[in-house]
Amino acid sequence: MSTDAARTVSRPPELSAPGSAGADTRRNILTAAIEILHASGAGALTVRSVATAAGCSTTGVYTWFGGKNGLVEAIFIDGFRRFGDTLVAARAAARAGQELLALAETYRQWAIANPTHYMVMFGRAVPDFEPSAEALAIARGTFATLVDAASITVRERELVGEPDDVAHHLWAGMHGYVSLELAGMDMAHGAEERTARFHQGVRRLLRGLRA
Amino acid sequence: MSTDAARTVSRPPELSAPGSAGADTRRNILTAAIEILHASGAGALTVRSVATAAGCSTTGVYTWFGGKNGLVEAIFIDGFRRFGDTLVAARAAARAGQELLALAETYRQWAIANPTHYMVMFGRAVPDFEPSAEALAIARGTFATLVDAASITVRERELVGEPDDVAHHLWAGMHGYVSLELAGMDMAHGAEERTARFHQGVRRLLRGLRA
DNA sequence: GGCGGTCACGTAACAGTGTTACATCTGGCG
DNA sequence: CGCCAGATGTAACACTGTTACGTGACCGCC
Repeated sequence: MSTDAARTVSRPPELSAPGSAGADTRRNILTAAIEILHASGAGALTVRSVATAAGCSTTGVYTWFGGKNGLVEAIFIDGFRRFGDTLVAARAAARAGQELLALAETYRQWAIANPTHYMVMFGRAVPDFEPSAEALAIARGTFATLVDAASITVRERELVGEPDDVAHHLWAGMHGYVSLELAGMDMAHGAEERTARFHQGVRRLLRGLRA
Repeated sequence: MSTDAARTVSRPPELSAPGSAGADTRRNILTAAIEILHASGAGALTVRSVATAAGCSTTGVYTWFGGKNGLVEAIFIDGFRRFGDTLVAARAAARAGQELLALAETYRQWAIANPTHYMVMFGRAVPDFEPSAEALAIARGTFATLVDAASITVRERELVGEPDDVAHHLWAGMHGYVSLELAGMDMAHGAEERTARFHQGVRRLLRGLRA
């Protein structure tokens, strides 16, 4: 009952009219939340700390995001937007035939540069948050770049299989290395060793996907 | 200061003398915590709920585990123990030459059967918990089974590479598929399709690791 | 120009969280 | 018996997410 009331009352303005002062506080809150997440981790991401950093009261988080879960979902979506943009740029800048390797390299670099954000996006780092179907759709859409790059290699008969499957295999592989590394489960001795093993793994993974 | 005091005062009995009544409450608390984790997720894992389910007061969690982090670390370690035992049993029961495939199948089945536990072990599902070096060592030791199985295939010249590297590639691959699936990022349409894609992925991963 | 309502915003309170100070009780030892 | 170490419970602390309520600014309308 209370949740329904909140959901109807809050009515998040989504993308409110540009130029309105309200949208500024919304963006202030979101950027403050992301900064706190990057600087101090998911455990420090409290409604009060975000509100204080954004220069407003805790109520602001509720008027603009409906609560902490809504804020985390905005962080989730924003993360996938940035992540996807970074991947698109990396693919565009890659030399011909090296797109998948460049995507893998950029994938890992982004995750390592934004570990807490990555864990919110992929790892349920905020206990009671579960992304909505819409947010999950945006997350999946981020990997259109990967599917597209994979489908080209399939068309050129370099890799074999359904493009969706090939992209998923690549995605799972990259995520596996990165996720283990972020969790501290990598038994490599140094950063360069981890990098080398990641590169070797991607190359051997691609070898297994060849025709 | 307070944390140091707590650490010295608590002095967790680790494995206290068998037969003592105290060890019973320790095991009661741990099993109750794991039950709550399985039934209601990491968000419901509160000191009070665990204490109530274990039939003691919140102080019990502090005398036996030093606090919530200590309890989560015990859950972490216990999970890797059970996970490792399951993998060992699966390897022993596998037909000759099929050990790695059997390990992969069991890996995914265990993770899907214990999703919340798996996320505590691999995904920082409890915000301010970070496994200690000792706990991480136990976690890594769990994969001795994988390293051993990999080293045999290397010795038989079926796969090629350092056994540690080969095992890590396999581990990262399996974890990648399972973790994406648990996060709801798998775009497959049904359970059987996810299973098929996992099997295909493991087979192609092994293909990339061949000589 | 005045008026009414919507909506962003702040204050203060609520229940629930991890944690700890303190009192109590039990069990084994001198 | 006395005594003390240690497990346990009660009650409180600061902090969390959340919400009820009051306030004020804005905008459309008469």
